[in-house]
Amino acid sequence: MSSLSPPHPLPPLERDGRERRSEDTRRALIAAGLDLFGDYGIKGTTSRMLATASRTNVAAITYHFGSKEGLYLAVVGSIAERMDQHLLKTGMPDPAAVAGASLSAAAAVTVFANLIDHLAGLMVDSEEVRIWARIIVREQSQPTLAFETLYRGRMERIQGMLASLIGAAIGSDPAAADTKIRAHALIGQVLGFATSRESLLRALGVKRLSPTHRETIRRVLRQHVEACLCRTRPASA
Amino acid sequence: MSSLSPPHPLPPLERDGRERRSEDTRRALIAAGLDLFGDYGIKGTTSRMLATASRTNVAAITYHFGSKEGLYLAVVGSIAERMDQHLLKTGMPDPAAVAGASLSAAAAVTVFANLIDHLAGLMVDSEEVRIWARIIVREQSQPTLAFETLYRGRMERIQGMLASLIGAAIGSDPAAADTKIRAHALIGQVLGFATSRESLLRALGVKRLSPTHRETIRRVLRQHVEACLCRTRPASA
DNA sequence: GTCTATAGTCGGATAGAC
DNA sequence: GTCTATCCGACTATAGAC
Repeated sequence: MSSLSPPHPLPPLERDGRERRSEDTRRALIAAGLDLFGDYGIKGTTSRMLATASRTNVAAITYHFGSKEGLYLAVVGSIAERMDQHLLKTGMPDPAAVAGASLSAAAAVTVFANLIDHLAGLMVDSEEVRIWARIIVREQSQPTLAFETLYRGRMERIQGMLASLIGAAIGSDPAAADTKIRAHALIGQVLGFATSRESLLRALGVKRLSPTHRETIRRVLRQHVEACLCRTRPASA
Repeated sequence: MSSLSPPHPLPPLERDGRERRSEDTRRALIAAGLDLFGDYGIKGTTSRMLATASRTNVAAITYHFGSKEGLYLAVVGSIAERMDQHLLKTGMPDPAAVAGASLSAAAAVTVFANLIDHLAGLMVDSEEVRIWARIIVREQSQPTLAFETLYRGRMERIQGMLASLIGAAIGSDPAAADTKIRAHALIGQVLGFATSRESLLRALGVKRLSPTHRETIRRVLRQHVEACLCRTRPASA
């Protein structure tokens, strides 16, 4: 017997099978948590609901995540991971890079508009993002430990990036409160389509947004962003 | 004994005392509900929490409102009443009136900006409105029966009013989806300061907004509204 | 109209068989 | 690792004294 082999290696197939099954259970619980925590909140979601939706059982929650709260944190963690993947796809560079590279105002506006358009696309097109939105909205008005996970390096980075671009676009200090507030207002326009969805649907008199509606939303947001960044001083018509 | 007198009139003082006390209990429960339902949701708020916060008792909820859900509906009803009072104070005329009176574009922008400023003031200055916001945000992402109360004649009226003003400002049809979406985007900017408050506070690195921050918010929103309404076509810097 | 005591239900977590 | 059966605590709603 080679000394390099572990003393009691499990048969690979059986071990893989077990690990695979365990991982499947974890995934199923997290997927159920994404749906249910968003709809009903932490307390409103019962272990039994999670067990049924995930086609597992109540004991699995404690076994894999320690508690229902542990599962919630894992759910938020999975959102954070997916956010990171989406952020990579935007090709969003480091805020510091933008601050360093002296971007022209026009270029900054273009980058900003593209970024907003990308976020708007996610917000109105992606069912996945809409599911997160409910959890994030809850964390905004009643932050738990999980807010830190969502904010640090993610929302923080978007906010910093937008502030840098606004700085370049209108010649303001990216670190100034004024600039940060501008970034917040502009991103608020986008988020409104996730957070106030029900109002929008009622105003439009529809049950769901059509592709045309979605295109209009993106076009309007782009126009608004460009208008706000190219015209920083109030002026009458 | 006059035949006009009821057979067994209660002594006025005692009757007033009872009615007063009953009304006080109802008020106290509704006030507790405003705070607690916003923070913890319907299910997350327990009868015991409501009884303790209102300095009444669990039985009073069932007695006065039929059930915890009944109290929730009463809480939303009280929000609706207060919204109406605030709407009156904005001096907001009927949307139809604006649609009828052919307002000049410049005048429409001014009225719109004042309206947004008024709403922004409520959103950032009024503790009361911030408490509503949490309940309304919940209703947006998970509407209950109560959403109807909030929407009909209230949010609906604001949305309609904004759409009419946008119509006058940029010469579009107030009933068109494009116009409604513009209204939604612009109001979203304002609402973002209520719904994404935690992000804003973190970005600014403060625990609460200073008076200067609030002034900045209102100034930025006014500038953005004016920019968006005076410049409907995208243009490079 | 108020409030204490309690009935009946359902919650999260666990023990122990498989 | 999974899952059934079960514990115990907390919940809502109610009954009945005041």
